[in-house]
Amino acid sequence: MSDAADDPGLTDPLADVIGYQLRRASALAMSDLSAALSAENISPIAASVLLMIEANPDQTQTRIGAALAIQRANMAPLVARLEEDGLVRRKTPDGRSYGLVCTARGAEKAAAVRRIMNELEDRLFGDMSDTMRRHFINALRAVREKG
Amino acid sequence: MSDAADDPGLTDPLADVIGYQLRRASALAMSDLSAALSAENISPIAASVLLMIEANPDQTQTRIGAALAIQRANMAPLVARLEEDGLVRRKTPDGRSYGLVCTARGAEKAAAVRRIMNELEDRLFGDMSDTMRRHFINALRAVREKG
DNA sequence: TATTGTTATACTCTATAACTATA
DNA sequence: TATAGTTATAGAGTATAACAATA
Repeated sequence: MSDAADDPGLTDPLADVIGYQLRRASALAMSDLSAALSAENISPIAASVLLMIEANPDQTQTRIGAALAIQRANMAPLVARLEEDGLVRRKTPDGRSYGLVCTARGAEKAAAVRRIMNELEDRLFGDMSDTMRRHFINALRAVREKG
Repeated sequence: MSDAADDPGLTDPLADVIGYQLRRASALAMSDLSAALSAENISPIAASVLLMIEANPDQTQTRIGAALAIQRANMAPLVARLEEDGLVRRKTPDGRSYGLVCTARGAEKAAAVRRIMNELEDRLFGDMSDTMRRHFINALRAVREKG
């Protein structure tokens, strides 16, 4: 029997359930990231879209969204907001699709986002060895192939 | 530059961001668990509450919730539903708090939940070595102490 | 006919505030 | 006054269906 992390007086039946620990760790990391990014007035998800557009200019928003597991329908307001904020521009190579590109302001914002993300990564995972970090990432990515 | 897992034609700026990979893996594991538990007509969160009550009888729902990072306000409908379904009973040691206990049916349901969780754990993480599994769990739990 | 983007909508999970009743 | 439980509510994030415009 293991103690519950949050309450040593209780038994924790989920202490060794990886899926559960994954959820708790992810929720906490996201909450921290959300708080840190609020200084830049951008959400974690919008930030991931911005970084993906910057790394892959002139792609459709459907394709950018697919790479992030975000549905077309949910990309519409995300991209509209990024454009409103002057971070992203929509080029129109044909009449039914866009080619998304980062503006200069978007690139600055992306740099700020990366800085914040790196600080958080250091704080949360900085004490892991490089090999452990590599194993960790590989294990996480492997999960997605088994879903 | 790394490829995006979901689209080899794109560059993935988040490939080595542990927090992001954590979120994606967690979302997928939760989605799979939710689908598997639907056969038992219970959600992943309700299932975690049931297991925690079974392992810690006669505790208040506030305390059970705190161990799972679920707010008092959100515990109310969860516990009400578990009671409706005959899985949990509320004893009343005093007039303002409950002592939650698992019913016989609740214990059967908990066993079914454990079986389903174990199957999923095996499928998603079964190929990890025991030592890697231990490192993995420790790393995930460590995140919660750094939030 | 298939695809891109959009709108509308609903559902879940989460967060806060305010209320009650009891201690 | 402090605490347990409840209710109402609001905000994300996510899911599906249906539609218009275009290829």
